Amino acid sequence: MSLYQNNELRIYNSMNGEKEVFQSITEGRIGMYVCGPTVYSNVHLGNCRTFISFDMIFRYLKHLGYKVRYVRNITDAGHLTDDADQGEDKISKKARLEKIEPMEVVQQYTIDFHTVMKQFNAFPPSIEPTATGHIVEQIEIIKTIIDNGYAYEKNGSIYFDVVKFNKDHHYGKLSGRNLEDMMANSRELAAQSDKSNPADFALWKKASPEHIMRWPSPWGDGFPGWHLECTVMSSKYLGETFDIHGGGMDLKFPHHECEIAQGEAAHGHSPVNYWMHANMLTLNGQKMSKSTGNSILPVELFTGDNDFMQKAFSPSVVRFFMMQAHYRSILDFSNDAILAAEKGFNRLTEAMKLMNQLPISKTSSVDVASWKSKCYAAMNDDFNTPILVAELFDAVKMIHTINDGNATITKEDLDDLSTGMNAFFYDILGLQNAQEETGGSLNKGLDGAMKLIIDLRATARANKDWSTSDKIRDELAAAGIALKDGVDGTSYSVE
RNA sequence: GGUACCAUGGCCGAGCGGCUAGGCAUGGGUCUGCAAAACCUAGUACAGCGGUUCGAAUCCGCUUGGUACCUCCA
Repeated sequence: MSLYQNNELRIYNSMNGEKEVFQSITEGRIGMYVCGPTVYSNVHLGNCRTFISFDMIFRYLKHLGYKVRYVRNITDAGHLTDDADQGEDKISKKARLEKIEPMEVVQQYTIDFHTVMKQFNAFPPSIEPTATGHIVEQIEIIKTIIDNGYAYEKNGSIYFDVVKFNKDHHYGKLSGRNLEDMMANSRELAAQSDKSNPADFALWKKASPEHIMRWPSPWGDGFPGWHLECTVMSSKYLGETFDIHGGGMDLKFPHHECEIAQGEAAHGHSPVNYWMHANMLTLNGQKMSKSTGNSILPVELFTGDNDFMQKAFSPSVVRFFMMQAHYRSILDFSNDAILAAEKGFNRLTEAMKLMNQLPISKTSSVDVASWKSKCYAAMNDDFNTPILVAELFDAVKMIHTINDGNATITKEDLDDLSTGMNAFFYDILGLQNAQEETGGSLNKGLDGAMKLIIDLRATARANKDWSTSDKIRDELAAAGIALKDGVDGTSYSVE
């Protein structure tokens, strides 16, 4: 019996704004698609929040025993700098500016993205398809949409006919808009546009002679529109209707709206059962954005080399910081907030170490079973990680109370607690402790050396040679190593 | 201008009709050669103004402030 059979998972569906009991299309299996990055620059921390949120969701679904096929694309073509006809493909533009091949741009930033995701301990998706790898499929679906009467050709480009589509379907249902309002309130029209209506969007763009990224098509050389790749790749790998589609909140309109339109225009039915949107990470109260300079790169955070934070933070601390907020809430990133998260995180990892050496009793005065069920209840309620974290701190308190002899626990319960803590901390929240992050082996030599130093200092202290013992402590502190004199001896921690 | 969303104690951040969220910081205490760390413990907040209700941070209305989308954005 799998866990999902006795856990009622509820997911907030952006389509109707309600938490719904999750039911997969195929028993025990889930298809999940998440819009990936456009690889024309380094991913910043805001981009990462979305992928970390969905990594947590992926992890919990797997934990519940589902077989999840998680598809996350790499956009390596077709993402225009703007929606006007003179709009340039972002990757082409970068390649032109740096005088390199577009695929060099793609390769460089794809590698960067993977590196960062690995640092954040995010699982790779099951399939990571690229737009350029699916040009043939995109051309095919355009033909289908044209055949179904929802697209038209103009000067070698193909546009989706939103007005026509809206007569038979509702364009705007995900983002709560309707076409009439949008047309009435749209900003100045691009007068020179080939579109018959400003709300229409490109499925295929004709390539100008100097455009490097181009593919042959029935309509001449060109490149695909941005929205199309997700429709094509999700339906190819997950089917015409699949369980979960995720992405950043900012993709809700127009990107996801267009995906729905394309799916319905091509296949005649809705492509997705549950739409999930991760909210934005802000910096100084403003959305992170590369173009405005209001963004921070993960590497700048890990090294401390940035203008916003007073010190460096490890990937797990950053991840933990994100997990302390709900994925649907806007989260503001600040020095004070991450500093507070780091302290809490350390307290959590220390307690987990302590958990492994707790005294065993014949009876338990703590209720591990109910603790565990509260953890599951939190996650089952639309992946409420902040509540889960609060429960984890409840367990921290439990561990200390037992350690202090004010509560007791049986071997069975302790095993249960330990299994639970490890599952939620490592497997589901995807956190790691400091040793794991640095690879563990690095600390071995240091451990030996520190043991020697601590022994020498213990001898000095036993001889009441305070000047020596304080000199050791102070100079180590200056070197970034803090000594902690506990009841059971001295331990150390590296900043 | 249009459409959403949000305003919670010093800070971050859950809750969304009745019960202490949690973390950080702060005060008090235990421990300690001193210090740090660790642990224990204290604090009762929901933008403003009306309304609904036996009861509202939680529902409704208005006001004020903020953010996002409507161009590219995770």
